Amino acid sequence: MSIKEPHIIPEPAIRRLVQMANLLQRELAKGRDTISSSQIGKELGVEANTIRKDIKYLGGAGDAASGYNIARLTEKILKEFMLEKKIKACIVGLGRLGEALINYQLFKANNIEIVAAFDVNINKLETLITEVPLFPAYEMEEVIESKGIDVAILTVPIAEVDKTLQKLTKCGIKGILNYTGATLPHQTMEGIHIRNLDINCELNMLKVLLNKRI
Amino acid sequence: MSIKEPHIIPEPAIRRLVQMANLLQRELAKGRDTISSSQIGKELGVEANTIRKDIKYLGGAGDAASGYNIARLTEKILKEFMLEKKIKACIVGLGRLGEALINYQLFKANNIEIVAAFDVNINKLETLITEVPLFPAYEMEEVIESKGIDVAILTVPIAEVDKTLQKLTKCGIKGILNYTGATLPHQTMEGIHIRNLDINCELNMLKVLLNKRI
DNA sequence: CTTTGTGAAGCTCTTCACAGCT
DNA sequence: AGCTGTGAAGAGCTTCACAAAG
Repeated sequence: MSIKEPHIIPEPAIRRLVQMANLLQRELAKGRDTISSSQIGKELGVEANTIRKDIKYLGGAGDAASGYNIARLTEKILKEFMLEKKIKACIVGLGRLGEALINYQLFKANNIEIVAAFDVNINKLETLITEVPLFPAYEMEEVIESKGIDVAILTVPIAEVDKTLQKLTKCGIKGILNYTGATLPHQTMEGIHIRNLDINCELNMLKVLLNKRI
Repeated sequence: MSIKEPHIIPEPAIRRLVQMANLLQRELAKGRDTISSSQIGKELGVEANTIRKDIKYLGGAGDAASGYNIARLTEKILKEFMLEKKIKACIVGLGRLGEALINYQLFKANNIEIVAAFDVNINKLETLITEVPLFPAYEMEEVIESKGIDVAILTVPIAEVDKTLQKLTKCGIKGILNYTGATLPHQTMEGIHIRNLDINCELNMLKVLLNKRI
């Protein structure tokens, strides 16, 4: 309603909207064309109220009769967050996880292109079968700069995290998806955004829930 | 101070404490023996205040002179959340991610034992090299029940999620670590706890942060 | 009657500010 | 000085309750 909406969307809302976009695209693929906030809520495990508020942050897109038009709502979310913009990513560390991620199919569908991967072990670089260009770790800064890579997916052993992080902060990377067990701050002093994705932490959270029988 | 503390620890605090336990164990391995709330906070990317409140939920364990004794604090966290208790897990779906996770080293360190893995593709079961016993998907319910498996790590294709979930709810599983792109509610009607770990969602969150230049 | 949209209330977690200890 | 511990204040997000529309 104001002259210029300030676009301050709470982070939990952003997360749900991103998840929503994925859900909607799947529903769209099934041939469906409208959906209600309560149905979205059920799928995402949150209340319909919350879903409506989330969508309201985008200005609202619903119809009091039939709910939300899936195509239109999807479009609105993708545009708001520029999710269709392609970003270049690299994988740093080709252990089991790195190997698995290097050919992970769903990246493409989310407009993420893996344009390089790095490891200290030269053997790994020679034996790994992939279409992604592989480089020794010491070329990391140079390659990231020359290719204009936006995001690094960190899959090095936990002992290498600090050292790798220092290298990454010096070559213009803008974001890090931290897959190592180390918990890092959400933002470095250099303004690099970090997201932590810790399998063991999640498994331990599960453990706590099971043990406490909440 | 009360006669019986109710052990209501906020979930964000639990998560940080679990992360803290991991951090402390690494610091302990380096030979260090005390640490302050501000140092923990710096590592975990939160304020010292928050760390102290988190630890206070366990009754407090600090010394006004030297901070926290690492061994003692670690012990306290592990005991509070019963993190040393072993749990049995299985991997459902042996795509790239499942393959990578099946031999993932850090599970052992967190007292998680992978005792089975399942896939619909019989070829996969024959060609995959691992010490984990492999089973065809149709034996899933039977094996989970007979082995007393607590947790399932879901790595099936997104299209198979609903069907797999239905099977899992019928064999006494207590928790699910959802690695598929689908966002599931945190708890099923049957009381199964679910944690979502969505790579693409996190990458998209990164994207949003980069695009908005927050 | 079901749907969205929305101010207000409520709740949960974080931050502040400072007392108390070494 | 630097540390922990902690009530009080504050911020942020969710839920409520209901108006408005088809």
